[in-house]
Amino acid sequence: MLPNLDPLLQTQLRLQIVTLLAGVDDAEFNWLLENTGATRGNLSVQINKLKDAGYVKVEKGFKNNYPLTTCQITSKGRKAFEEYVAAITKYINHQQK
Amino acid sequence: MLPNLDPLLQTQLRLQIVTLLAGVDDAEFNWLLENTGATRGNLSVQINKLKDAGYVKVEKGFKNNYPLTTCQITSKGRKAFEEYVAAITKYINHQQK
DNA sequence: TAGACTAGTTTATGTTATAAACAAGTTTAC
DNA sequence: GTAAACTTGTTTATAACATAAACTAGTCTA
Repeated sequence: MLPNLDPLLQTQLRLQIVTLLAGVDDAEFNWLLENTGATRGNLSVQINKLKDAGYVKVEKGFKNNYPLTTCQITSKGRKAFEEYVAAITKYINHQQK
Repeated sequence: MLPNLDPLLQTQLRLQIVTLLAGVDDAEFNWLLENTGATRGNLSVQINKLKDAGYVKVEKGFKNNYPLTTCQITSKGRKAFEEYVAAITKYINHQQK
C-alpha cells in the first residue's frame, strides 16, 4: 500500500514554502513571495498554518521602518519534509512487477 | 522558481489511483479499493474526476452477475503522471547553493 | 420472499485554498 | 503639512474540494 502523505504538505504553496525554507537559513516574507509567486494574502495564511503546526518559526521585526516577517524551518518541519520526500519517493518509484 | 504541480494529482487518493494504474494494464474497482484504503464513495468520485480529465478510461461491465468497473490509465494520464514526477523531483532535489 | 450482501453513485457536510478587501503605518509630491 | 501613493502584511468572504453517509439497483441465501 502506498504510504500516506502529510496533508499539510499536499498543497503546492505550503510545499514550496517548506522546500524553500529547507534550503536556506531563514527567509523574509517578500523573498518567499517572489520565489513562490503567491499572493500576499495566501502566503500569509499558509505561513501561519505551518507556524501553527510547528513547522516554521516566524519572527516579526522591522527593516527600513517597514514591518518585516522572517521565517525559518524548525526541526519538526524539516523532519516532516524529509518524511514527505521519503513517502512521495515511493509513489515515484512504484511499479508493479 | 519551483514548478507547478498538477492540481488533479495533489490529493493523495487521486495520486494513488494514477500511480497504481501506471503500474498495471488495468484494474478493477475493488482492487483499487483494497490498494488505496479509500471508501467506495470517495473512490467513485475521484475516479470520475480523473475520467473527466481524460486521465483514465472507465469501462463498465459485469462479473459473476455483479457490476464491474474497470479502469485503465490513458496516454494523457500517463503523461500527466510523468510530468508530476518530474516536477515533484525538483522539489525533492531542491537545494540552495 | 425477506433479509443480507455486492457494487457502486449521489448528496450533504465540513474543510480548505484563495483572492479581495482591509489595516496600519511610511514615503513622496505638492 | 497633508493628500496620495506605496509597503507589508492580515482578515474575510467565497468558491472549490474531499469525504463519509445515505441511497440505488440488483443478487444471493435461507
